[in-house]
Amino acid sequence: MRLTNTRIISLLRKEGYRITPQRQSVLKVITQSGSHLSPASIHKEVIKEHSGVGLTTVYRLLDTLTELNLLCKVNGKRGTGYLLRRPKGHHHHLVCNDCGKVFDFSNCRLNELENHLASKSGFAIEEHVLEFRGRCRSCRNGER
Amino acid sequence: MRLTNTRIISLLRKEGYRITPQRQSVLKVITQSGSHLSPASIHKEVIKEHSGVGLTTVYRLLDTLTELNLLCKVNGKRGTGYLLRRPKGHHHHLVCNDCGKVFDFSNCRLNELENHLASKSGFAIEEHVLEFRGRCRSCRNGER
DNA sequence: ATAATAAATGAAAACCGTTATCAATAAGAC
DNA sequence: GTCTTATTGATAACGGTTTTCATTTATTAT
Repeated sequence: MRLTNTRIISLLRKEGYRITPQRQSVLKVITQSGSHLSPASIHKEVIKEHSGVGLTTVYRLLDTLTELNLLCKVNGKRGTGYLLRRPKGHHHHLVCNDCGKVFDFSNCRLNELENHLASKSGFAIEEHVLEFRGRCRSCRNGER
Repeated sequence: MRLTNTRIISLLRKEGYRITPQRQSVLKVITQSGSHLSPASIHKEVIKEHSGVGLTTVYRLLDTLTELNLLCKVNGKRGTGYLLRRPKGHHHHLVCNDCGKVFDFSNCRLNELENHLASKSGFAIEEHVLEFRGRCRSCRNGER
């Protein structure tokens, strides 16, 4: 199910969070923008319409949404953490090195490798991180 | 070939770097400790014997060694970047969540998945990051 | 509608790891 | 030893994030 602004708000409400104008502004920016949203860039957008909103407030909502599994923190090597809608459960990212666009995928098929490594090293493997990086089609076509 | 203190020093010298007492201290700590070395923890060790050495100097040598492919920066989610001896070329890490010990491996066999993702998404994939995390044998045996 | 309450806010300061500045020092070549 | 130039360490700056805390305000009960 698509994560609309409205839907997130009702989820927040259900969890007992209060719906403030600030939170609505931030949510609007998050759901309307494509991707590669840093806290700072979200804040920059937000204050265009509601100049009073503090960066702290943005951070706080981002944390909350991440805890509720509505967002996912992606640490791009270049620059800072990007944020995105998140599919539940095990998944990985394909990140554009130019624009920061992120695709998710889940069928990583690393079980065999994981077993091999575990038996060879004696580790009990608890998780893995897999991330592909490259340039998305539109960036390669110079569409920016 | 094993990266001993002496070997690193001769490599540095060959590259035109000067061998200072500070650098020797830092190198000694790096080569003698097991792994999971943050700049701060290296510095902490170094000043036990040579209290004058500055944290800046540690950072500088770490940068240099990383450039020379003698060290590798590992970004553990928990805490800060760890540093380690590094095999040349494409490789990945298996990191212990308890003690920070790191194993390297290179046969990740992700070509097929990479091709699939590339054709499906339109990305030109330039690199990937793969990291397994778990608990090494000795940590599971409570050897700490 | 009002009052009570507890959550949320924003300004400011603190924080953490890292980097830049720059005068003083010292390694290496001669 | 002298000279040159890399290296050093103290300090300040930095950027992103978090803490603090008094004030405001969304929500609930009345």
